[in-house]
Amino acid sequence: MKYLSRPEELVLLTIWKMKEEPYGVNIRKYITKMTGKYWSIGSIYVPLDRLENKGYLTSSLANPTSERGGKSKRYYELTKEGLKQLQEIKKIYQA
Amino acid sequence: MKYLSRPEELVLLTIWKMKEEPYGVNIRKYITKMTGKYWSIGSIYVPLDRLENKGYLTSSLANPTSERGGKSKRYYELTKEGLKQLQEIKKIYQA
DNA sequence: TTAATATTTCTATATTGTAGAAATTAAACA
DNA sequence: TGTTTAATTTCTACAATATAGAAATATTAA
Repeated sequence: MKYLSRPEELVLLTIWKMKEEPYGVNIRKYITKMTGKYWSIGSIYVPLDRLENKGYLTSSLANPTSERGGKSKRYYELTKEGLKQLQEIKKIYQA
Repeated sequence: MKYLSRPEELVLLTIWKMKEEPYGVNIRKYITKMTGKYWSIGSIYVPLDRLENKGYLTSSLANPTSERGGKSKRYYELTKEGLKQLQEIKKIYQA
């Protein structure tokens, strides 16, 4: 075996689809809308970390914005491998 | 949250798709072909049990065949709820 | 300098994944 | 008719992942 887990995959799919800036809080918003289910904070960041460790995502810190307060956002993007994984599972559904 | 897990879903998808008799050994054969990955025995029967407990599958024992030996086959089939779950995730991919 | 806020990081417990040995049961064979 | 062989499922244990939310961090506003 060795597929993406369900949450890993949904997070990857989300980043792939979303038009908004792809950082944690936005990803959570988008995935909630997309799936219609509640996602805790941890249920976003844990798969993000794992996906990055596996090489399916990369990330980089953004500069502070002029909004009040807060730690810098971390932007994520799919790697070539991440995209490949996503397509592999999509194929199974279509056949 | 609460989606099917990845293996649960692939097992469900397999039963839904396959033309052959839907019992453990055949399910394992088919899912192996479909996914191109190794599936141990336990990685078939554990999700089968869990899916049945959740009401997404039902099962029934078949009569012995004239082949040599063996415990009776257990045939599985999707319930209405099982099909619904499967369609819910398929929808996310298509949109 | 402190308070308020946006965001991420950390971490712990519950649940699920994954593997394969053991048990079961029936036919074939001696 | 007792024993062997084979097909299949059941069991169970350890590893990995899911899931929740508190704590930490870093920045602006007061």
